[in-house]
Amino acid sequence: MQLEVPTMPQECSECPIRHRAVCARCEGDELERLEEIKYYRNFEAGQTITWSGDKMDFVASVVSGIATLTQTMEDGRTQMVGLLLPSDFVGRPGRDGAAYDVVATTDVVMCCFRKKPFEQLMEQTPHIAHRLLEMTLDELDAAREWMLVLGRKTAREKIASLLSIIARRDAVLHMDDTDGPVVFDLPLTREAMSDYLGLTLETVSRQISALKKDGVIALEGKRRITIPDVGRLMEEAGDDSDGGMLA
Amino acid sequence: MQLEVPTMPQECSECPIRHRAVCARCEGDELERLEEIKYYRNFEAGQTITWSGDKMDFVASVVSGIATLTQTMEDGRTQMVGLLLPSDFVGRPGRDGAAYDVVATTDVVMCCFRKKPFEQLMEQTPHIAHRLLEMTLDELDAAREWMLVLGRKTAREKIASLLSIIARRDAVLHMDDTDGPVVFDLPLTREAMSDYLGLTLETVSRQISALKKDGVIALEGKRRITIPDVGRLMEEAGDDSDGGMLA
DNA sequence: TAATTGCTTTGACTCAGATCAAATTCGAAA
DNA sequence: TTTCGAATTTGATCTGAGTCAAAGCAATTA
Repeated sequence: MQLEVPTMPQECSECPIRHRAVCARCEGDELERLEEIKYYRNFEAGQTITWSGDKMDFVASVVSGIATLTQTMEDGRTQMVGLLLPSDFVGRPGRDGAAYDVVATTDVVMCCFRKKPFEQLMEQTPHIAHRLLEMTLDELDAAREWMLVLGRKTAREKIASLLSIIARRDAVLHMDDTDGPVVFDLPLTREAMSDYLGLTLETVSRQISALKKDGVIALEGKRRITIPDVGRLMEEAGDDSDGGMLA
Repeated sequence: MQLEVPTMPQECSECPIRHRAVCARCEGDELERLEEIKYYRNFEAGQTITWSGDKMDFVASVVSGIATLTQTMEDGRTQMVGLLLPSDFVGRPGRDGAAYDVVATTDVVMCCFRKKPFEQLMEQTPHIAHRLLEMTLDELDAAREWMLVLGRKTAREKIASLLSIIARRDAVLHMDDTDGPVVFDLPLTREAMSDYLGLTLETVSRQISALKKDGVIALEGKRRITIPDVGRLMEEAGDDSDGGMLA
């Protein structure tokens, strides 16, 4: 493990997620009040951020890195129910317990707010509540799309769906809307993918090999993925090739 | 089809979902303004309320009856992604197109608001936005629980999960918290259940027969279900028997 | 350089749930 | 009361993904 002091933004105005996170709609005054109560926390890859059922006295935005939300059954079966990328929000105002395990997949920097002051601020500044509603509705849509993946898609379609979602979110983050081949690093292990897709890791591995053999994707090493033709990938995912994007 | 004029509430104060719907937090003034813009609509069992992709110029609360949210793939596979019971909210403020097919499963009465005035009202009255956020967060939790069901549970566990969810929601509605046997009418056909659970209707039928043979449930006719021991059912669902209920 | 460790791939076999097909049940309409 | 049709049940067979087991690979440590 390398010792390193991560460069964290100190000023909200410099913050890389400024325009996408809960604070996106806040202006001068509101932003200052948020700035007063915020603090940063670092988590190492593999570290658990909160345990399901534990008391959680803060809410937070992911500033950088990737974390996962996971549900676990008594006998140990697990299902990932959320993938948290930069700008995503963690925690539920108005509830004390965490409902899921939150685990850092890579090193993660979070912008945290103690829950009480944040809740108070929410009452007073409609912009935060409004943005949070919007983000929650987006997450609900994403969850419902995922329900279709889990309930009705084949293993191959599941893998293709996951890859196209990651590719899409990655493209948004990098403002990268060329039509050419897309290249990105898979932020998840095979096991994490299987957890996301309701598969075993062996099936994930087999299907990735199959997609590679069929030329739908190409690999450099285990993690770096090239998608020569995004349309083709989306066909494999069983989606409308238009991506169903609204507004 | 029987001709019948359903008795609809006219006054919000008389409304059966008054204390659970989006309007739950509204008081005198706000309620009056909502009352001004509301109108009721009836839908017959089987009728489609909105088609995915169509323009949707209203939002609404389910007053009575049951409706479903469904996603469909190009080749016809379908997955239900939401079950709308009385007090649930339909539609998304800030978006024009409907994202899913909404279908009335039974006869349904909806309390509708044209989208524009509703959005304006939302800007002005924090209580509506706040309640909507709360409801959306609840739905997100429900969706995530459903992801676990879809991704990791066996057919038998899926059926048991669905039955216990319906039983639970039914109990809340009837303020019925005795510990004795629970009896209710299944509001869904076998096909709708299979759609909800990511199964075929044959598998649904077989698993229901199996649960019946094992004494976990009892049937009168095809639809009326008796659950002699709710704890037992929840064990079969693979859930913590405490139901994991939080505040 | 070898050993350790964590991730990934591949192979052989099994099984839960899908598929295809044929009854059976039951309520509503004639 | 008979008939009709939709919903449901049941049976026989098939198959996609799971399970169990064994290598392979790349990075880190000894």
